[in-house]
Amino acid sequence: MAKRVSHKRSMCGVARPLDAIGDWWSLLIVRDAFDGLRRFGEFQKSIGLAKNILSARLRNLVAHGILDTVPASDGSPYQEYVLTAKGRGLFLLLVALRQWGEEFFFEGTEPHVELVDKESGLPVRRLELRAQDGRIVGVDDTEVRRPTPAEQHDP
Amino acid sequence: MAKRVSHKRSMCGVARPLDAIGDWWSLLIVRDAFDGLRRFGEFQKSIGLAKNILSARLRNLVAHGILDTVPASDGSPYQEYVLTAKGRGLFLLLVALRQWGEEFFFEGTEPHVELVDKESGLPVRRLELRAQDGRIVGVDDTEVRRPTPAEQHDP
DNA sequence: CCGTATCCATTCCGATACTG
DNA sequence: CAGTATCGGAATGGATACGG
Repeated sequence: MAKRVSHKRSMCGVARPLDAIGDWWSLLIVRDAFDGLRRFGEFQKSIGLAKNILSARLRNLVAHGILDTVPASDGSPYQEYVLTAKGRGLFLLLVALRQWGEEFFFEGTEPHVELVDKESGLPVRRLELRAQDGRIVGVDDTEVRRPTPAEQHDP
Repeated sequence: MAKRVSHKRSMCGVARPLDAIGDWWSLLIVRDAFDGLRRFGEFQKSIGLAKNILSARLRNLVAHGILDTVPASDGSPYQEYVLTAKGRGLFLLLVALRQWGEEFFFEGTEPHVELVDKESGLPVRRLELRAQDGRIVGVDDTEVRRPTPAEQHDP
């Protein structure tokens, strides 16, 4: 999980978060948390991974401040796992992943889960990236700027 | 890499793509590809992983149609790795990851790489998710709708 | 310079058993 | 139901050596 090469010090906003959510299961857990799942057993049933693994992943997500444990909502003497503000910040990332997945991993006819606007019940639009002046920008309209000209890439 | 639990048949757009880019290194490779890197050695120097691992990851990305190999640009008898349309479709996902990372993994004063609009040179805005009518919607304004009421969650 | 093949240590994951 | 502990098989990742 935490790889030997620590990207903690990388100046790239892409590299650093990968310690927290770079592994396979964590994003699925977070997705389920967005779906309203809170209990250990709920996650386990939904994702279908071994309990010890789930335990480790949950602990990791809590350690990274993405989930938080709260005492209980019903009377159970157990814990529930809820998204923190940092965790909720992953919303757009999940949307981006979902939209990419839907575009390239599903046949046109194939039924799939859909993210809809509660108010209208209609599917949301595609994510938009805009410049300061409001223009929608794509890959070729942007570039990456490094803070100091001394740095090559990541190191 | 491809886990025993195949999510290939999941109806969730989040789960399926994880076979392709769910691992730690792939996203960094794709990020570098967006940065213009094309050669084996460039990726290796930038990311700093063992050659056999890089080889496997590149092969996996090619197999998933995210990268493609092209003969050469200079005279070298080797290959170069370029993003396919599917790969370029990951742009917004990288942006989402980057913005989340910048928000929660960097101190305010800490310098970091920045994505800027080429035309103005100014940083891009935060990603926006809009409903059909143009309203910007967040987590609480949306919900997930499943294609048939028969399905519980993923299986 | 590009990539494959091999070896070895570490980690991951699933199954199971166990405690509260 | 909610976890922890342990065990064994599988896969990962790094280093290195090797061939085109």
